[in-house]
Amino acid sequence: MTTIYDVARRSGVSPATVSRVLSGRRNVDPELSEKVRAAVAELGYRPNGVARNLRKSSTNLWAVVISDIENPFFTSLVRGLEDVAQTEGYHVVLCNSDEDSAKEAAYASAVLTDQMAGVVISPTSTAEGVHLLADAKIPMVMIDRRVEGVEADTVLVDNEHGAFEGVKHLIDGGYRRIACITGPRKVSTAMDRLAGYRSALRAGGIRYDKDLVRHADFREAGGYAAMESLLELDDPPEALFATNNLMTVGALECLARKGLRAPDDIAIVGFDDIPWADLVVPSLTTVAQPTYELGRTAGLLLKDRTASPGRPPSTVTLRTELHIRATSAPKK
Amino acid sequence: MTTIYDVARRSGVSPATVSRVLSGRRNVDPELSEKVRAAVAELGYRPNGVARNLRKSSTNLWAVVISDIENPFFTSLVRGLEDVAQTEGYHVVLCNSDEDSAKEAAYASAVLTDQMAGVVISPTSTAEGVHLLADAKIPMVMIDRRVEGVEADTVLVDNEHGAFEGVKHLIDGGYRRIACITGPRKVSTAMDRLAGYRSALRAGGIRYDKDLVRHADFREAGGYAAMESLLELDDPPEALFATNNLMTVGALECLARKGLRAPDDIAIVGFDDIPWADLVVPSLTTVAQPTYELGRTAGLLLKDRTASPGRPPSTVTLRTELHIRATSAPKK
DNA sequence: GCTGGTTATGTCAACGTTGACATTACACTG
DNA sequence: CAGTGTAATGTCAACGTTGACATAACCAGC
Repeated sequence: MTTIYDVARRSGVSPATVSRVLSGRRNVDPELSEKVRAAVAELGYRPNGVARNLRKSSTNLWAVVISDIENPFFTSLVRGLEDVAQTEGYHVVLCNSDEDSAKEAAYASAVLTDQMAGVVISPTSTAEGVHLLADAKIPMVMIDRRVEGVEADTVLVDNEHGAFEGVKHLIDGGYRRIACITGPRKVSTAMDRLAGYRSALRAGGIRYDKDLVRHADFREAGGYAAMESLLELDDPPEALFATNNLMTVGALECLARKGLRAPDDIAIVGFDDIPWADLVVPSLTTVAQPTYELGRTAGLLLKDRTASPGRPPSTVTLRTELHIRATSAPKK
Repeated sequence: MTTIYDVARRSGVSPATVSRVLSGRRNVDPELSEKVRAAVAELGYRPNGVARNLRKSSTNLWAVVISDIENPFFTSLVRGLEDVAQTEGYHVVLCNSDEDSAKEAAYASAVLTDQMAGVVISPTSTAEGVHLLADAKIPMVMIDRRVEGVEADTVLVDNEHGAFEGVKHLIDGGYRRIACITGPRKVSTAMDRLAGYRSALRAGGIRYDKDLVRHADFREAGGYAAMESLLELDDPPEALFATNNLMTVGALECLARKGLRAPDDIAIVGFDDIPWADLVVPSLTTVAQPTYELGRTAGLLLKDRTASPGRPPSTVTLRTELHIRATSAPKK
């Protein structure tokens, strides 16, 4: 492997000068600079990033710790992050935690060991990894979920308001027995969206009925099971608000299996858009999250945090957008 | 930062012994080993991965260079790769090339500079980055597309056979004027799938009509435009075979816009499955690729290549699977 | 009790880079 | 012309780890 010493020898200067030329510092005689460049080209020299990282004790890696890249919510978010990373000269290391605290912690540990420059993380319910990283004072941006007691930059969406709008839309359509399938009690987004559901009911003068609420796991199978159990009620709901994309899909599958159709048998609003929501017939009404923007914002915060480590943590809350499509058509 | 020297001092041994304990080598007195472990715990010592990388001149990073993580084909593939990486102790660096040779080359360059341990790459049409990496003899696995003149491990699907099956299925359903929207002429997958289309026609005794073939760009907008132009023919096709997921979606959108329905107005078979193909009404018939398996296989090959660098390059070809759903129902 | 072999531990250099500091050269000022 | 300041370049150590090698300690065999 050719090193900076080889280049130095070849061009008759010291390694420090080569370093100066390559890192584009001033204070180098143009003539020498030219010689160095020539030597670099002749030898096909390529700086060793690892050595540089050691010397500077920092890398150009950002970790993004999410539950599953196959969930379109995260796919788009990661893309937003990667675009910022690319322009800022970072690389993105993909970490699927599968909502498993142990995996999250393992990745957090790797972030420290490999001296990554920053982390964007969607915390699992116990947030083990988050605490590890917070203690280590690694630049970190939390996305999607809040974690009590951790001071760090955070990017959220206005879950409560989004849920409120979605449920209000159903109420405006004449529905009153509205069920809600939400996520685990420990997860802030699940509770925030449930709160939005409740305040929409209240605003619409509808009594909250806990029998119409299910806490599932934010996964497809959970949505399916919750829907099934709602349909078994003596007086089944006439509308459904599901608080994430996978559970919505699960609920839809359950309905399809039972031969029920939206919105005639049950109206549906899902939280979180789905890439093909428009192509489904009937097309699916959703409370869309600005997922790409979420990732992009996280990237910008991370960059900013690195530039000014002292600045107090900030929380950015982005707006959701109600996409009204066919599954929430007004009651006939 | 605490280093291996601090641990050595604290436990009264040499740094080398600490290193031996931590890397789990034998030949260390259990008593000393215990002391070292205690010191590690007390000091909260964590090895510096960057220093280790420099010393060993290799990292634990795999790059995956794909055109776009938002394409579900790649999403699932990346997930398959990441799962292997996780069990083998590697991390995956995500690189979106957007089919842009310059970006591909930039990422390839970063792979070399940062001394990554291997690359999984879906080559762009000029394959600039691939050549760079091949010359550098970095462990590399090409996926999805072949590149002429580059000797490297490759994972493909049986494109021609998959296309053959999909088109044969349409012919068996009684369709004869079957259009094909495929990708750029330079891309092997586009040509292989077109070849499968042609041989299915031949086998069915149908004359090949080049007016029914469109070369688009493998993107949604391209599929839309191609569909539009096919519908403008004096004698429009009665069935469509589209050679990737995004162009299929584009074609579906075009049909929806014009108020046309599958399969009554035009039957459809798409190459490449879509996560919600089942939920679309009418559900979409596809030639499904084993995308997760593709990524997983690439990971296994990469691991194997690292273990035995000398072994001759191998090509693994995986089978597609025809998922017959509603859009290809037999002609009435 | 000496020799040779085996095992456990320590010493030290090297991985390739960069920044602090030292040195040199040169120009400008009074 | 001596003295001072500035700019360009070189020297050298350090980032933290690990493996090659050296050394020390111990045991077995004759």
